[in-house]
Amino acid sequence: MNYIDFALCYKALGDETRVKIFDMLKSGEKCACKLLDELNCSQPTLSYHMKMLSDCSLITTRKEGKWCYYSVDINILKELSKFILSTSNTKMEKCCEKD
Amino acid sequence: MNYIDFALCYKALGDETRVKIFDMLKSGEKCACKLLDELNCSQPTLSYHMKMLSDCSLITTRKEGKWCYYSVDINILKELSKFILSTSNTKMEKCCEKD
DNA sequence: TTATCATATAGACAGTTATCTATATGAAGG
DNA sequence: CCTTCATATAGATAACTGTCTATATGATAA
Repeated sequence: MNYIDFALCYKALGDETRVKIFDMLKSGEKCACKLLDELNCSQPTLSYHMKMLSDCSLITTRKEGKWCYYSVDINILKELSKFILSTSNTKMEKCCEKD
Repeated sequence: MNYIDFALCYKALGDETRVKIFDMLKSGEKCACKLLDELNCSQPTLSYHMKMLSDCSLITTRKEGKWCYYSVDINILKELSKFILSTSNTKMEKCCEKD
């Protein structure tokens, strides 16, 4: 994953509705209609948010008949968490220092 | 931290330039002018991004004379990481299940 | 085949974001 | 006090986002 990938994932989590959806999915796979029950938004709006979360691979979709089941991808979560906590290798020369 | 706080932090990280800045700061405190050297943006644009990262408490600012030094707040990072990896307590009734 | 149900897509639109240039602020040095 | 330097703010603007209603798609049931 590069900076663009990370930014896409964080952007996907950077919305109150989606972070709520994400939190719900962490406890296990959920049907779209169940998510809709818990959120104050229309069905197309939920669909839009699920697309954002899917496009960056944060969640996976399983279709069964006319239902959609969503779940979080644990591997991506580990990468995100690792990125947040890891120490960067970025080396920089000092500048505008007084000492 | 509630959903809104988390969403603000992730939104702050949801931009390629800012995720890059964040990565640079992980290796230690940096001066604004050094960050500017490494990025392809104007000084006011950097200032804008630093404000976004500060407003959600992801980074802290230390002023010394006319220079600004930025660094990441490790406590917030731990919270973000914990949120990503933790299992939600959200309990939901099953719905539209076939079995 | 037709109706129904779950989900996705299209189109519209107000609000937000990322960027720039120009300018202000505030510290340090002469 | 005036100049210079680092950073912040203001204002403009094009692009993007989140939301809605209306409609399409695609699966299941009658």
